[in-house]
Amino acid sequence: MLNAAIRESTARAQVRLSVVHSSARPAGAVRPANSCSNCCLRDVCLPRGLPDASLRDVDELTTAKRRVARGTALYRSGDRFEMLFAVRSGAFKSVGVSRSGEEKVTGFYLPGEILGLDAINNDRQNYNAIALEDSEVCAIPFGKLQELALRIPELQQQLFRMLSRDIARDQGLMLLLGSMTAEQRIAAFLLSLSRRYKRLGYAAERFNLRMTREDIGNYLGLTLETVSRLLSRFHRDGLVSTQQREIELQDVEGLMEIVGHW
Amino acid sequence: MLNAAIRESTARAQVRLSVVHSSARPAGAVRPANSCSNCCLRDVCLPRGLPDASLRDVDELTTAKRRVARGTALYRSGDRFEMLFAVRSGAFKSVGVSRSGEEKVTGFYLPGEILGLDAINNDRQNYNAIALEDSEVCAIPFGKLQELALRIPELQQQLFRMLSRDIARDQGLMLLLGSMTAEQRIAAFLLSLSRRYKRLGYAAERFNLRMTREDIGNYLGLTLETVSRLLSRFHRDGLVSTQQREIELQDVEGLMEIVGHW
DNA sequence: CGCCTAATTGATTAGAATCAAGCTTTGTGG
DNA sequence: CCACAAAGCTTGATTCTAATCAATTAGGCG
Repeated sequence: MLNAAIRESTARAQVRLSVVHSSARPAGAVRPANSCSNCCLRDVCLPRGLPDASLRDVDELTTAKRRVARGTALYRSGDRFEMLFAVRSGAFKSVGVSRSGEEKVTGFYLPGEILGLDAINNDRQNYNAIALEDSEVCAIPFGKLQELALRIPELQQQLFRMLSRDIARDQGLMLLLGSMTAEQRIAAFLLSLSRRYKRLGYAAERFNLRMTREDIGNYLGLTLETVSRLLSRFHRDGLVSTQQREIELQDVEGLMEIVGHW
Repeated sequence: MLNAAIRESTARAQVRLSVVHSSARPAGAVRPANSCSNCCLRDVCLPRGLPDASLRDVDELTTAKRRVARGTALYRSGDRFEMLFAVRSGAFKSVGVSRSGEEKVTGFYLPGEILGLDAINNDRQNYNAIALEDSEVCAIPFGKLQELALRIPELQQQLFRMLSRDIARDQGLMLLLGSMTAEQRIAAFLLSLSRRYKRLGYAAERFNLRMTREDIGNYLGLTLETVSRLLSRFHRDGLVSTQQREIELQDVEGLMEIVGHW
């Protein structure tokens, strides 16, 4: 019966994929409108915490939208850095590519999250940003944003917060990569995704992994075989239920116990 | 003869340690004065790139200095976040402590580098900042800094840059932890320290590792035994020369080759 | 001078990578 | 709309890197 439910949900997602604007959101959520002011992501995205008056100013910065088809790049490493991008719908991965062609996934980005913050420092993009599904982003010219931040203290503060949060998140991942077993990494990864979906108003215990096992493994410093094996084991042990990329967390407590007390 | 030179340098460092103000700097470098304006770190630290007029304003923010004895904490996880700290002399490590008591080193901080940026987001410190040697920091009240940044565009920009650089640096480490062998990690670590010392005007090829093998291992996701073994191997292979914590990089090219083409 | 911490080195083990084969799902073109 | 190809996933057997366990040695500090 779980499988049936999952299959149904997968089917729904597929249908919606064909119409970019109505991205795979749970029933009840409204699709993002054309400006921050009435975007349903306004409380988790850039304009978070801004007074209404300032919101208008931000609206004007973020009028440029861009659609990115699944598998294609929003930007590439080496591109001139001029814009930040807020994910409006869909999902992205950020990938470093070495000269020898090896790839390393450095992060995943869900709606309301900002791409490009790491590039502010050196005015070139450091990574490729690849859409994991048909997606849409708001392009935010950084120069103008910076000017605006001088006039709107709350905006400046929000920018500092977002940058700081990225640092904290990366440090969390370092912790994970540097001192956890494969089992702990997978559990921590699932819990982290769960929290982020919850923040967006999605179900925390059932969601779609928008990335392949290979992407997950690459991100976590594991091989795709190890990821697959451990997801199977978690399934056997009743911690989760997986059907391809649909996953249901059945024992959140158990997963937290595996991660341990970090 | 290398050993003799190294021993001499160790001895010098020790003597200087007893007098905090004249921290272990190479001959020729001037000790930091009491304000940013004439601090020898001004071009690598917070005031980097500020016009002279604005420098005065920053001077007033950064008058509070604090000495931290080796092994003691500048701040602890859970402390209220109110200040950023710029390292004036000495060195720090940032350590996460889990409820179960395990420790994880998340970063090392040299003179001119800023501690606490990750805490802006949640107004509590996330880590313990521990001095690796007798050190001195400038305390910078973040609230006031933020106000000042609204008036000085260059300062705002510099703050964005510093935050962004921290993100980029952490992502570099993630890459390292997630996809490099022990050998590559050590080589990358040594090269990274070398670059940072060079930036400060120290010798790039010979410096003092201010941290224990255990700290290095913890930071790199390795055991202290592995760190020790690999340093020994590098020594045997003529890549480096080590004498306790003094290290000389004898074949930078070779080390870069080990790291590969990231 | 002696104790305690840090570092080195060796032997053994364990966890995840690699190599390999087969299966499922998804997407495409006839 | 079906068939087939490609991509993604699962599972098993084997190998290898780094962890763990253990024993010394070297240095730094009181």
